[in-house]
This record gives sequence, structure tokens and C-alpha cells, in this order.
Amino acid sequence: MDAVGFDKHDHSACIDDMIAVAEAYCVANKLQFTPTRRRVLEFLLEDHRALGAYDILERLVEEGHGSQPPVAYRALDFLVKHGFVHKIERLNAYIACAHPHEKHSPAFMICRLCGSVAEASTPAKKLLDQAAKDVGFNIECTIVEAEGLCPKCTTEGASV
Amino acid sequence: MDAVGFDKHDHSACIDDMIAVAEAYCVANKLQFTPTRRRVLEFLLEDHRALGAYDILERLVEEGHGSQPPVAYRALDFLVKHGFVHKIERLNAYIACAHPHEKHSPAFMICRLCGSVAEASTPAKKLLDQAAKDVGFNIECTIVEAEGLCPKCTTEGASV
DNA sequence: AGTTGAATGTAATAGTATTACATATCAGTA
DNA sequence: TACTGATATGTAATACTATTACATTCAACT
Repeated sequence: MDAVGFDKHDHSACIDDMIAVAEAYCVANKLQFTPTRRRVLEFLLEDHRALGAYDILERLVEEGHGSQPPVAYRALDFLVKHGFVHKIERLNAYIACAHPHEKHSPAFMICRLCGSVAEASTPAKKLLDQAAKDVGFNIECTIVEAEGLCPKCTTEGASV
Repeated sequence: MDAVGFDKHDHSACIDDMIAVAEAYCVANKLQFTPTRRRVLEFLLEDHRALGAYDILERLVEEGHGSQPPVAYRALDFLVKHGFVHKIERLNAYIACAHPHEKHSPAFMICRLCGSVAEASTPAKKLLDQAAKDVGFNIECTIVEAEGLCPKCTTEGASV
């Protein structure tokens, strides 16, 4: 049970890796990793925060990739559909996946102060599957998010 | 591990019970269970579906309780804060709690066809707490939702 | 070159939620 | 009873999130 997001790591390598993985996956699956899609993934990889669709749109507009909301939503839909990005429902925002295409049911920890979001893997899906089976419900996807304070904000809060 | 929502039950008694519980809780805690708040809870209790804030606002307006969004959002905030209602993040919608004030971390099963929502209890919080502890995150609230097909839509879908 | 399906560009609109500020109501107390 | 402070309500305006619709462009394949 690991989590990516609150620890330190070589982030520029992190970005490069993820882009390479995405590119390889798209080639292998005959998907088009277009410039807009690539840029959106890069924006989201820049730090472990969730960005709203309009934050992304704003940056796309700056770079001349169209000007209307569908530009951002289409790229996000593509990236979410193929597992490169997750939507954080609690925030109506989007974040790069930390474990692309490793089969996982992600769980997110959202800091209500600094807005950082960490992705963890949990066996939550197993439990939900059991609960669902008991009532005959057929799960297609799961959403697991926790809101609270990240390590940094917890210690800072304690000293206030 | 039970679930309320997909089974049949005496729903009018269900509503009366919940209102009585809410009223008693508010009296005991010196909270004002005002007419608007009561009506909103009644709307949400009417069936085991989630209603959007604007659905609720529409009904409030019909009955003469104000006309602007804050009327609905304030009542919902109150009901959520005190545990009578949950927000379903996936749907940006609200649903009456099936187990008010029994200490619980609810999990919801959302049918993507008929829109029914069932509330289950799962030990998901335990798992999340463990994952959180591993990285020093301090959980304040959890969101667990599953989207898929309810028993009814599963069998109907199978015959199509 | 022609066809097809995917991707893009843009305008318009729909749906969800908050801020700000004025007014009213209620509980407790001088 | 009248005052006070806290809570709740009424409403306008605005902000934020997301989709529909339709025209156009591009890439891959024939």
C-alpha cells in the first residue's frame, strides 16, 4: 500500500517517464497522442495537485490550442478513458495517474488546506465488490476519496 | 453489511421515522428544524434517488419558500452537516441518509441506468485509515461511491 | 483523388454553486 | 419589555463546471 504525492522524488524524470509511457501505450493501441492531449497530460504532471478543466483550458488558450471548453474536456475525456488521468469528484478536478495501466482501484487523499492530492492503492474495491454482491449490484467503477490534512499541513496546523 | 435502497419496505413509515429522528435530534441539540429544512428532508426521503440542488429548489419555489439557489443550498448544508443527508459527489446530487447518526462511513451504489442509489456500510474507512497512516495523512471524511448496474437493471439488461 | 472516421474549432447554452448584502426571527438576558 | 447577539431567510448577481450542436480539418486507407 503505497502513496505517491506527499513524498519527494525526481519530478522531472517522473514527468518524462509518464509521457513516454503514454506515448508508447498510444502507439501500441493505435491511439492518437495529439499535441493537445500531450500538453494537457504535461500540465497535470507538473505537480501533484488537481487542476480544474478551466485551469487547463486557460493554459491551452495561452498556447493557442483553441479557446472553448470542449478543447479541454475532450482531451481530459481521452486521458481519463485511457487511464492516464483521474477525475477527483470531490474537487471537480483532474489529476495525472500515478500508476498508469497498472491495474488498480485508486484512492485519493485530498488536503483541504493546501490542495495537494496523493494517490494510493487500497483493496477497497474488494470490499465494495463484496457489499455489492450481497445486494446484487454490479460495479463498473469505484470512487474512493478521503479529505483531510496532509502531513505538512497537519504539523503546521499543530503549531498554530 | 447491509444496504438500503434496492429492497422493498414500508416507505411511508420510513419517511415518518426519519423525520421523527431528525426532529428529536434537533431538539436534543438545540438546532432549528425549520420548515424549509424539514421539507427538503421530506423531498429527499420520498424515494431512494439522489436529487440535484436545483430539483429541490424548484419544489421549494412551488411551495413559496424563497426563489434563489441559496435557499436550497443552505438547507442542504444544514442537513449534510448534521448527518441527515449525504452528497453523492459523482452525481452532484443529494440523498437522505439511511442510517442517521449511527456512526458510519457510508458507501453508495449508483445505478447508471435508472439512477437509483443505495447506501451500504463498509469497513472502507478502516482500510483508508491504514493507508493514510502509512503516509501521515489525517482523514476527516471519506467518499466511497460505486457506479454500475442495480439488480433490476442488470437483469433487464441481460434480456435485451 | 475519394471516402471514412477521428479530432478540432467555436458558439451557444445548460447545470452547479457561491458571494454579498439586506432583512427577519429567535433565545437569552438586562 | 426591550435589547442584544446569533441564527436563519430573501434576493440579486456572479462564478464555476460541463454539454450540445454544427462546421471544419486531418489522417489513414482505398
